Amino acid sequence: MSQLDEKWQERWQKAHLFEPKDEGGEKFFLTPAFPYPNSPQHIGHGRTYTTTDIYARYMRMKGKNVLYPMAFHVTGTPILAMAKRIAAGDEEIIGIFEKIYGISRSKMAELTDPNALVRYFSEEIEAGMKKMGYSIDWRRKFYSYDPHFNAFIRWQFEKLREAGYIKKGRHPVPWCPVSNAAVGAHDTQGDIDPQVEEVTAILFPFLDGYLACSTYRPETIYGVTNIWVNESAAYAKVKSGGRVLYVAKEAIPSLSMQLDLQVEGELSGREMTKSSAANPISGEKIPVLGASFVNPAHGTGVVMSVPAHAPYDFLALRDAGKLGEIPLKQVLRLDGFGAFPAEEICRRMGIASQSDPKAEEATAEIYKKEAHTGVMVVGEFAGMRGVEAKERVRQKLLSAGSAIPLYEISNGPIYSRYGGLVGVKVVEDQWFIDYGDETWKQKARECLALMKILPEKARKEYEYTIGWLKAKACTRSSGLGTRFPFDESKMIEALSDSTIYMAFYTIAHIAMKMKPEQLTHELFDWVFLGRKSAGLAKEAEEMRRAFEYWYPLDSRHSATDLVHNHLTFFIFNHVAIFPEKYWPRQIVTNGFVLMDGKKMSKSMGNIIPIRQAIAQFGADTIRFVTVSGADLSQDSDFNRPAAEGVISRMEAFMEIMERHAKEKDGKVGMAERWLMSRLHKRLLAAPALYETLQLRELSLELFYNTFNDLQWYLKRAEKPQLREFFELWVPAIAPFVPHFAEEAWERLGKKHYVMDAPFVSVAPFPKGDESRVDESLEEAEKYIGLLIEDIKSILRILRREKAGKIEIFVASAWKRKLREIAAQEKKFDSAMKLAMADEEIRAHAKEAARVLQAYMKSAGALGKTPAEEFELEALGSGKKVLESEFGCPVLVSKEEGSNAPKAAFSLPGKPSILIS
RNA sequence: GCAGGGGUUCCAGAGCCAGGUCAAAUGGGCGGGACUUAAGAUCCUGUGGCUUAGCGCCUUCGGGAGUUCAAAUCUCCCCCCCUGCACCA
Repeated sequence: MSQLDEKWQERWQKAHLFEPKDEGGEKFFLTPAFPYPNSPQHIGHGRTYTTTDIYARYMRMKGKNVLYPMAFHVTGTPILAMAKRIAAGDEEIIGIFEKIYGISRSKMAELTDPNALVRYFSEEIEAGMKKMGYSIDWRRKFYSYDPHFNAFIRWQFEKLREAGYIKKGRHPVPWCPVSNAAVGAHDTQGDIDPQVEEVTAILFPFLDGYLACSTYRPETIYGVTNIWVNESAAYAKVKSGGRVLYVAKEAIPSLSMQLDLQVEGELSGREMTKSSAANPISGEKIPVLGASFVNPAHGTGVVMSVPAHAPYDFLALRDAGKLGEIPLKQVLRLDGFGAFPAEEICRRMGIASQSDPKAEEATAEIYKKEAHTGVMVVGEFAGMRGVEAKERVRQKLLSAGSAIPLYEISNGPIYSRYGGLVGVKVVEDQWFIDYGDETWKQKARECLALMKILPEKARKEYEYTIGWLKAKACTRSSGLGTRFPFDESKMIEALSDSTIYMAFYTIAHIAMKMKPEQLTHELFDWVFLGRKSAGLAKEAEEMRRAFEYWYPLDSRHSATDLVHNHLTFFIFNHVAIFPEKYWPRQIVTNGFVLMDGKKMSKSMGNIIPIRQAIAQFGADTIRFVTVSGADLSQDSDFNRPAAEGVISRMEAFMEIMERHAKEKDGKVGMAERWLMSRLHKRLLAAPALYETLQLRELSLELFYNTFNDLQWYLKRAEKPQLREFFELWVPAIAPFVPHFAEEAWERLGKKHYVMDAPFVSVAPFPKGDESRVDESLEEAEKYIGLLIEDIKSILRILRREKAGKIEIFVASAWKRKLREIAAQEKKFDSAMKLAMADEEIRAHAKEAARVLQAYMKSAGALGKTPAEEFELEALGSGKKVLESEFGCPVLVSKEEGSNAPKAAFSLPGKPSILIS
């Protein structure tokens, strides 16, 4: 297998088969999402690239000048984080590299340098792609941190700024206080993605300042009966923005990421309870009480108490023995509950105290119900649903200065790889790309409407995403990539520098040979926008021509997970920068690859590195299995039996070809005509399937079902001759299994029936010929097939191996008439009436009633009635097959005139059988 | 919660848009048989139940209700699963 793969890969390379000229004929430009080289690739990565490759190869065979380029995305922090982890001797990652990918420890020692790491893994990935036989033009390779590419991205941002889409503001980000940097999932212990959530800190007048109570449910301010503090914790008096606040001491580190705080004094939780506070809405005086459930490190460490609706508050109140003393106050009405849902649920669940773990469950249930089905019964928002009131109350408190917005990590506590507890920092000087801009959105929608989306059902996802996209933070304080042109201390983050790089491919092979400083904004203005200015580099004209030739992008490919970000940004940025004639034409998204039905994951260790898989099964097998296992949008499954099934069929195809396709075909008989009819039908259907990437359907048609046809044909043909068949079939399947196809193409030698080409990879795609499709022949063959089934099942029931003689009776004319009536009338009564009007049928009234009854069951499904001549003809030609199949004489006669009782069982299309 | 995608016979997975030929393709697994010294591969065959010289009956396509001569397919309600809701590549 691998020898064969290499043989053809070398020859393709030597012939520069996949390096198109920047001119000539109809072009087709397609790109998959470029890989991120911080690990080797596994079998799952291969699906998108294989899908793209099959498309590229098909288009090439359709005579298009195809460009399929590749580059590497290294932007952002994951590569840096990976190098650091290796340097730090992180056993988890080292173990994965060693066990799954077979990278030696000495090799890993070199990968502590990010550049070395990029080089190593990108070479690894490139080698893998070559071994998969991808028809990539590697001359255009670049890395997203190359200075040439940087120049291009800086130009892009200049254009975005000119269009008014770049903005500056403040932004909350997950932050590690130890490394003093923003953190993403790859920076946290356990790779947890920190979720930032907005909360509200309501300020309750207290002593000389305010108690800051952070809450998710500001709307319950109307039901506050008291304030909770943790009596065993330390509290602090702090000054912030000219105001005095009281918060837990432990909360200060995380709060100071967001607020400017000066500590002015300290007091114990117990001291706090000696004073009372006031409700900022009503001015009502409320006590400050102690509760053990209050976590001083969480939020502000001060909690407002709404015992009617919050189970913890109710339980703490009960634990404090204050139930009777402090009356509960209802805020929301909830179906199925009385005035105080928290109380009810605590009693119903039998929760003992605030330290009972069931309290958490009760809280989750009540919160969820109240938020969505609860209706406010107090205050100015009475009658409003919980969720809506929440937002309104929050805004009201914020604008009145009675609350401050805070952020927290909702899925915490999360620790960074450097040991810090991840908090939320509000970053000033954050730059954004404003995807919330309405006129921009409108243009994006226009582009989407013009594009083909495969599978089409994904279109709604794009529409939805365009709808909800808001300003996106586009800079980071660290990472690889391109410096932000309007603040050189910042880096452009990874989803923002990968939106129009497809345009760079069109000139990359020229640009990468130039000096980076030659790649000026003026040059790009000319190349991409046609705005000419003086003194451009001498390559400018060639670049302009290349871009104008290849753009727009004909097809963009990725897995489905990029729809909500990258692919939508891709649309936005194209419409922002390029004129309409260069807007992308199509986006194709595919599902993932499962391993034995399960998601691949590092922790399960069920990842097959792509190069290992190729070594084991061969490139064609991996290609075939990953794309043919499921519809485009569904996850496909990779498993050994499927892979082996493909291998054995390929071998069988090759063997049959070697045996029966040596010479030009001789006299063509029924069997050959039948086989070619089947093949041409499939060839006729193939183009539409290839164009819409229905690879599963194609693989079924051109591979599995065709294989079954061949089996039948071999059984049927007296002297098999398959020369024409293989000359047509090999190129048809070539996009899927190019190495196999090249080998077969070569072994076929000089072609007799199709146009020859040095490589099947660039041979014309075989045309289906309608005149070769013979439906009646196929019908006849099917008829014989069914008959064989029937005879076999009768033999089985008789427990007989062999028949002495088989007699077949073809149904009489009156039954055919009856069947026609049944098919037309569809209702028993009227059909019967009509039938009885026919003399011939009436002569068999009793039997006619029985037969009609049977037909009525599937009245509309009857289709056209086979003619008697058809059946006799089919039987005439099929008789030989039947005789050889069963090794006995076969007699064919008509039901009419026969006195065999069995004969009466015959139906049109379903002759009766008598075995003796 | 919002948005999208799903729930099919032992498993995977078609079919559903355009209702009937659907007990439901195809592959896998499993049972039986052929071949073989044997295993593997390959081939034949079975794989909801009951029947039976096939052409037959009953029950089934997440649950329920409806439309229709006819529903896996159309309509309505409900249940369950997956993905996304960003600043992360």
